[in-house]
Amino acid sequence: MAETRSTARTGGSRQRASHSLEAVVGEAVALLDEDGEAALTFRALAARLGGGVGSIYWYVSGKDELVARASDHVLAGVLADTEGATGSPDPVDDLRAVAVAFFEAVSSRPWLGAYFLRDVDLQPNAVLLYERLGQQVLRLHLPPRETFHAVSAVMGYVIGTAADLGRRPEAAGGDAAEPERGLDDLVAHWRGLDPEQFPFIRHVVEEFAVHEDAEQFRAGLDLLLAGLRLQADRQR
Amino acid sequence: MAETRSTARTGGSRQRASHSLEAVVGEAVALLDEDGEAALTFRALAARLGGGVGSIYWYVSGKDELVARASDHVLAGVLADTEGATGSPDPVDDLRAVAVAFFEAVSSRPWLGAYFLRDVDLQPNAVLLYERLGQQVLRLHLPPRETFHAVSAVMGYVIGTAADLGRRPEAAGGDAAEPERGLDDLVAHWRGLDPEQFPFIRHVVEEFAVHEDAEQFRAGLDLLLAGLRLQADRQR
DNA sequence: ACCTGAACACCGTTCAAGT
DNA sequence: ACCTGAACACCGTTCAAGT
Repeated sequence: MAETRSTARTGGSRQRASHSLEAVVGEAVALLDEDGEAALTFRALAARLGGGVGSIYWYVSGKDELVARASDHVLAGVLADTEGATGSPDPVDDLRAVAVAFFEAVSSRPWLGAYFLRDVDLQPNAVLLYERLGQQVLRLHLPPRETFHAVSAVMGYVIGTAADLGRRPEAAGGDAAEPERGLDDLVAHWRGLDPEQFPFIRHVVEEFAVHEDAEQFRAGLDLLLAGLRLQADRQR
Repeated sequence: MAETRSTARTGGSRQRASHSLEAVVGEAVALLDEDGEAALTFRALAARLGGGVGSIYWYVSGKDELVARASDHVLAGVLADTEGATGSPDPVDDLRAVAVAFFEAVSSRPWLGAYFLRDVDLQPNAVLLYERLGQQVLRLHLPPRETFHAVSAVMGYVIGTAADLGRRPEAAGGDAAEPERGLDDLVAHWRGLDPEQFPFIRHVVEEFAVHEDAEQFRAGLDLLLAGLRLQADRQR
């Protein structure tokens, strides 16, 4: 990480902080990543930047724009990571690879889901990512409507699942002091349900108890992609 | 709607409001439905109930619990609506019906997605809905792991897509005064993109321009369910 | 047992004043 | 052109006091 703030000395008297849009957005993402959504406060951000609250408004019109730009900042990384992953012979494989990278970015940042593609002007990378997902589907040569629906479905599934899983309490191992009423409690509660009334839950509790989020995501994604492949094959 | 508040006169002097958990949660949902997420304020809610802010804390431990209970309150309606829709010969059709009803409830209430199944103790209806979705998949006789994955995938897709679409600006017709920079602007912007750099977006803009959320949702759901059906058929 | 409302510790946002 | 920080209008939450 490079220096994000520069304090200029004028004589020996006072100093003024000097920011930039990149510094503001970068520190916002850092705050979000380190301490979660609630920690992103104009006061906390100003303290981190070493300046006053008001300065932030010079670069950003308000909190909505700040978070929208923070989202886009993260997506730049997803774009970089999937740069080379789109030339395989099977378009569906490429689509899967981009979706997985996208999922990883969002599941560790549940706030991102709610802001993705909300304001195109502030989120050029979101548009590029949407386009990249779409270009893989384009190679299946479906009609425009089916192409649109397929890409929308993948996006909806990725964002929805990621935000959902990202918000759930971490699996075992948890933080020291407070066990957080986590997954274990839920499993215990579900094991005790009446098998007559809750046959499904009783059928899957043990799977739920040992499941891993990333695997669960991939399994669902594969169902969706299988459906898509089927549709593409029918098309021919 | 029945009377939700009762003011008891003691002599001719003063009056005290009298609430109940159902009244508190019911008015919270009404506030949410009428004016959106930002309108749910303890002060606004207290005013609606005709009492003081502090009283609400007698029924609910804080805002998180309030919204969790509000979510569950809405899900009671979804359960009622899908009561009879689960006896058809095709389990996948039943799964689809429940998913569609769920989608409709969430897409008009984007706040619901973030709270669904967050606290099982406060959300018995969420558990019942999860169970109901699961029971349909159970009839496909997949192994526990695949069953779990399939239900998780449907839930993730429903919640994600619904919350996402629910948050997007309404299609044309919009509110009087402010056009809201809506869908039309987005379409105009996308029509102007370079076809070399954005072949996918250019390929689907016109579909996007005329699309309906519910149809888009159903198309993606059908892809997912086609994948699931394929998996179930392979199983035999 | 339940309701009240002032008080507290926070927010995001504004703006006159500075450099 | 950019930064400052007190001030404003709001929040959720607490709690001593009431009935």
